[in-house]
Amino acid sequence: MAGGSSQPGRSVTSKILAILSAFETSRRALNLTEISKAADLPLSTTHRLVGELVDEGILSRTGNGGIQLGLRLWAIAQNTGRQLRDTARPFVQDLFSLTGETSQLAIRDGNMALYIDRVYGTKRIARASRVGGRLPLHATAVGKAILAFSEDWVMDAYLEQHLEPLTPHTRSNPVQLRNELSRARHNGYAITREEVRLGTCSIAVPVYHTGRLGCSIGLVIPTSHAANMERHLPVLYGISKRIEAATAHIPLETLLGIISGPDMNVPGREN
Amino acid sequence: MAGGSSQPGRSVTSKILAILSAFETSRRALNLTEISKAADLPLSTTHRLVGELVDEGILSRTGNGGIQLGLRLWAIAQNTGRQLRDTARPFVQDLFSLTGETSQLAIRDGNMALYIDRVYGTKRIARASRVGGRLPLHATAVGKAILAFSEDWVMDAYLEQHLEPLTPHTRSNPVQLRNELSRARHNGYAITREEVRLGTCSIAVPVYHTGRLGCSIGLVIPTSHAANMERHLPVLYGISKRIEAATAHIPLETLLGIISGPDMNVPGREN
DNA sequence: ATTAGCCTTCCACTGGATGGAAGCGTTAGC
DNA sequence: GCTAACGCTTCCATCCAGTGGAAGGCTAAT
Repeated sequence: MAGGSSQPGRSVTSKILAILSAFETSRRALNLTEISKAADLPLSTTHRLVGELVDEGILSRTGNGGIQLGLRLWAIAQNTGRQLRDTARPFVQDLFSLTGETSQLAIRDGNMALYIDRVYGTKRIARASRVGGRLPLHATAVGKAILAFSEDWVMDAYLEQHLEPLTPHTRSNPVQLRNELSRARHNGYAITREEVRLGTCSIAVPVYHTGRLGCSIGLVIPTSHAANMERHLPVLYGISKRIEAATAHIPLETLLGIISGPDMNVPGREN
Repeated sequence: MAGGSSQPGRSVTSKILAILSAFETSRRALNLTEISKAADLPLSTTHRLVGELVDEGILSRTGNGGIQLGLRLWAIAQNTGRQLRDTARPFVQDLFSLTGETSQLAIRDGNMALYIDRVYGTKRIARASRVGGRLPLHATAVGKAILAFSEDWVMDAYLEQHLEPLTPHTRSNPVQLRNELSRARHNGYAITREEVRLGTCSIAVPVYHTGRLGCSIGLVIPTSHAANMERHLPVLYGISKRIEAATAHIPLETLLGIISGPDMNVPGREN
């Protein structure tokens, strides 16, 4: 039929999000047809919605017919979790200055580690993570630190899921991972060795907030000089304490922008 | 009438943007009624749309009934202008390390300077700008640098507008400003002295991209030791050249995420 | 007990959203 | 130079998703 019916159960909101999600993965500009496919929407609908979004500044057109995310969206989104980023950034910079290694700050978003900030030098290194990017909690040092120092139910819930391996070294055995996390909790830090990508290792420590885990900070180090990563622990602990002190006065929710990851936010479980 | 009519001429898209825009200014969480007022929408409509946006992860609820921007939106938006930020950041950090002063990178977004990145130390300073924030081009050093080193029509168009003063020192006289910009172009850098807020001065230089202005970098310095800001020029020029070299291979559009600010993008004018 | 503020639910109505189809401009193939 | 392929834009009859006033519920303050 011409017009009318649409896909029942799809609100305009969800269609708009579907369009935005098309840009969640791809870094380059997309054309209308690609967006249409990615969002699973008819071309004409995509055309109209994209047109509106461009007018609003949410999307923008490049010269050669490409479409990409607009600056307005970026500017609005900068308000998210601003308190944590603005407060913690100088300390993450300090961490980088003192160690010379790529420094990261991550929080838990559902069952992924979400990278909030990242400080690195000019030398080109292979990057697996990026600000705004996510990696599985069990594969990264910051993720392991989050798991190891969260309340027990977080780790328990996480270990019931399939542990996708990213490299041959990724821990995919729940029992093995649980042991490692217990050791991490006992030692006070977590490490990974080529578990995200070959050639890089990482070490991370938790950052507390009002007695509970708030986020974690860590270093990414090329395997070539990752023999004694623990040498960086004093600095990591020092920076962690500094961030803890600097953020102590901010309510946790304001800090993170969320209460807890949706996937693992089992209401009533924390009692 | 019950239901139906709605406000003619308002698409769902525009309503969603109106809701998001409510967060463009305020830094704290808002409640439903506040959003409803800010977006100029009926409470029930706001309720439904906000509910959908929360389900999608675009917004998120805080514990006490507040609503704020969600992490998913932030994560998606991080892809905007990523190339420029990712590439330039180490250099902006360098700028901070070498000068010890708050370092900024800005581009032109319409007739505002949009702050793309910002590196600063732990000491609390009064902040007028923030990443994702905008300030008038004529009041800031990065803005003046952008005006002074853009094509002529940009400056001409800008000077026809009202020049809103932010402090008693802000240049609000077009003739005076034009002279100052000419001098800046001749000298190769721009400065402001307490023109954004009392107590801070700034100095900035342009960063070129394929022969045209791409963005600008600058320092914000407390008036107390801003006597000889020009001492930082060698570093500023050095970093500018480095950024220019590092971004040379990236197409300008990919870099900025936009062709040019909508307000001043007069088609055909550049011929 | 009353008021005020805020959130949530309900539902009859209708206009904005819809998407297939056709048109158009550009590029690619032969 | 003709045809085909591709991608973007416009059109419009159809109709259901979106709408918002009203009513109800909950909590906190008076």
